[in-house]
Amino acid sequence: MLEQVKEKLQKEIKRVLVNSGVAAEAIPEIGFETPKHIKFGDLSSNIALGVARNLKKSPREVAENILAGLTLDKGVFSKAELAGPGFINFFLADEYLFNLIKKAALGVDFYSSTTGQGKRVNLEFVSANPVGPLNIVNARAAAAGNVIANLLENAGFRVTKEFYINNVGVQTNTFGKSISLRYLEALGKKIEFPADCYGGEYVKDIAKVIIGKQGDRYLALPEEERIAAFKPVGLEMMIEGQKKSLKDYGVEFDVWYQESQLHEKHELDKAFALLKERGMIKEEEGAKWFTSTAVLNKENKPIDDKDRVVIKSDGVPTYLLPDIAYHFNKISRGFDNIIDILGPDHHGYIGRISAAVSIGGLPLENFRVLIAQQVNLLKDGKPYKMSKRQGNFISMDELITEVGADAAKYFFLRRSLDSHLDFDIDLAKKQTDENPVFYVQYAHARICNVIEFAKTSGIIEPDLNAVDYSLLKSPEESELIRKVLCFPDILKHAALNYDPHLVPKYVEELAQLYHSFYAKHRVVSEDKELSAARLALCLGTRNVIRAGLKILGVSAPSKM
RNA sequence: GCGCCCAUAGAUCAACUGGAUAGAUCGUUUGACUACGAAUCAAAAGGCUGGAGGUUCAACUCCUCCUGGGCGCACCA
Repeated sequence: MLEQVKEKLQKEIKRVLVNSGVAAEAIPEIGFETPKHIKFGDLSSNIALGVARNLKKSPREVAENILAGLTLDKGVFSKAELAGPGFINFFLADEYLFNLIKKAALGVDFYSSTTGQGKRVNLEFVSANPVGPLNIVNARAAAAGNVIANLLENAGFRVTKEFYINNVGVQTNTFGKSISLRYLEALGKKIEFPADCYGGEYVKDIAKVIIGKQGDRYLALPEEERIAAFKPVGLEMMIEGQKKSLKDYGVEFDVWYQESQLHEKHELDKAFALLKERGMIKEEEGAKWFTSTAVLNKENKPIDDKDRVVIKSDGVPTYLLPDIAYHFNKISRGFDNIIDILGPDHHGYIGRISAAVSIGGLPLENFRVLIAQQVNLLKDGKPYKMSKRQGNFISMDELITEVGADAAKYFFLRRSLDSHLDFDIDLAKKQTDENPVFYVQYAHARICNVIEFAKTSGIIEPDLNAVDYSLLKSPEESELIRKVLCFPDILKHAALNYDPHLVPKYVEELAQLYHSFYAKHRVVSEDKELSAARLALCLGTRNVIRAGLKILGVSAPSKM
């Protein structure tokens, strides 16, 4: 929407500058921002400040020259004026605003874009090891990944949401061993439970399930065989459990990719062969190393700080090789962009995997790793230490039953993904005004109620095409209209920067403006014309709040 | 020791990637329900943006150093 307006204006300003003798190359990119204050207009440009230096004129003088030469489309802008140190502020014409709010009221999709041009994006997130239930950080990553996917879809990308299952490796053996020990214990044997095994209660539960189905028939087997028998059973149960947790949470994946698939298709060998073919393998001290430091970024600096062993001197691959193979696999599936959301303990991992992806043929700028930072749980405002041993570990399932999926997601999404998050369990549980998710949902429910009231009282049946929008001229109405119309820009910006937290912030601001408008102006009144106009504004606001919450994966109830 | 993230109101966080008077929410104080939902609204108080320099018309934002937190730096996964 506003996008086209900006583009036209950019060209127009550029034309004026060139006419006044500025070399086209000397003109920086002409950007606009929406000012904080309405008195500064709807769009503001600092272009005069940018070129003033080269022209050896004062910024205000340059701005005046631009304004003098500018012809504005009267259907879009009402005026443009010089302000402050040299800003040029543009004010949108009422006609233009009213036309947009009409679209919003009618429920027309005015907020999606085609920026992504149908490019395919692979977004991998959560990817928890299948040796335990999902935890709080997984819940955060799940919420964020889901929204990033929605945002990218809205921006015209095609997104594949993918979950990688590490069902091979040392930790899966440890898991099998842990089950085996709990199995013996449950059958009355004395055991020593090592610290490096998985001590959670859920392991005991798995052992009990096995006993329930199969009894004590594994008692007689040697430990190796018992572990081999229990491992796949346990993994399967965990994977199913994780899938269920995510489903309850409202997050669905398109692809569940198992590490074992890579092994079956010999993709580790192929990946190694490719690295070798590209001259990225060296042999030292009996081990085979991926020379990741040889891969340089745009500034010609290595993107990894040391080379990495991919095959140990005993001939066994390290964990890195399957991960490289997996990324090669993603590339081979033809994605234009690959995004990984990793946990906070994996940021040291970005360099090596970026290097590998680059060797695999994907340009570095098309690969992005996002870090879902750690979550500190608080209870009554005090740190709530999580310890598996003490049994006060909080899983994602417990979180959902405790605070509800909507509130949990909303809390995670309010903060930018890469900053540490304090999650106050008691606050999230409160169904009061202290909880921002209800603030937004309440606004939505309130609008629904107003619309319902208007309908049942039979006062108005607005024909949205015939409504006289010019009746909406109070400051509250004007601000609300403008906020509704920001929606496309917010979504696009959030999508391109992988920044979900802008959306909660936006819907909160929108809800606030609505509440403010509602408190001051009566929607349904004797004045039919005015009622119709205000009702249209309500519809537009409701549609946007609803769309915003949908992108966030949070419900928009019409009654609370 | 090296690298990454962070430090903004009493608390939790924003600030459109360098713009105009640094904004919300909670908490505190004071007002507002005899018509559409008070889970709401209106208003007040609260800041040397951790510290010191630098870059320029302009710095919370970029550069250097310092302080104080979190997390990484394996032939572990």
